[in-house]
Amino acid sequence: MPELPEVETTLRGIAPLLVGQTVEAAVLRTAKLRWPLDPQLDALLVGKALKDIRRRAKYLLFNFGDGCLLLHLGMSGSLRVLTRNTLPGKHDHFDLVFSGGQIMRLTDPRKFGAVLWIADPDQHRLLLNLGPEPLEDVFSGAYLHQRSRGRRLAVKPFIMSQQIVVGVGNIYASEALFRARIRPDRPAGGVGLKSYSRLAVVIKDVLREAIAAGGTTLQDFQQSDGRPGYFKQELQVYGRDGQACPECSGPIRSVRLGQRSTYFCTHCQR
DNA sequence: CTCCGATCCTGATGGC
DNA sequence: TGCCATCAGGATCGGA
Repeated sequence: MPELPEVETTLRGIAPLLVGQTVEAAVLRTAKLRWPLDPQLDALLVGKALKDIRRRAKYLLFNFGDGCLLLHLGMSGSLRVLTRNTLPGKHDHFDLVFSGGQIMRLTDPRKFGAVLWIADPDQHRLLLNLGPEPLEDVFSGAYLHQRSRGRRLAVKPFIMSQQIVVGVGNIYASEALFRARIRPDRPAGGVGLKSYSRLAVVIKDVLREAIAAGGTTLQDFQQSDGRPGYFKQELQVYGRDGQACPECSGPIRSVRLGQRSTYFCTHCQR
């Protein structure tokens, strides 16, 4: 689920409520998500003040000064800030209880999320070898063109690779390729500079627009206040197999690419 | 290196 | 109504 816009939306929702607060307790209700949760998290975090929260790729990093709590929402995760005495549900795996009375609660039905204490974010294996942030200037058509030379991998899984560029998941990859009029199954190494220049621009556009809408909710995602993300209404091809292309009215097709469902217009995208 | 498929887990959906 | 197969926003890992 959560791609860059959903993680960014979550960050913007929780940061103003939590930064500066002190942790009173960490509550673990699940032994393992993507990886086992450290049973010592509570002892590790209690009494520490949250200095800031930042996002890198689809990770949230809660900075406590002497280390970071790294959180990933996986496919179905979401974070909410609640008041105390809100009873946890079946899929509520982790709480951070803060001195101001707030509870930050991780919900994740599919348990693909991650909660990890990392002493040094700059050295951590999950954060090394990540590509650039798509909304920063170093991410450009020239960059995509250069990184793709000689690669036969299809362009959609290419832009979904976190080593190439972070934050672009299955929904926004289909949407961006539609806007850039590039067929998702073209070998990445065969796409030219002009096409990549269009692609870089529309990746930025679609991510910015989705952030402004609070992300996309298909099923599980919710903003930190419980509202859904509203970008689903703006999706032009994702999930629209058989429907009319908004540009040419031809049918939108669905194919599987790298084991992920992929949507595109055979007429508009070449 | 590069690429593909299997894998972790639970729930929703659709066919029979 | 039940049962079974398939699919779902991610990303790591192993092997070809």
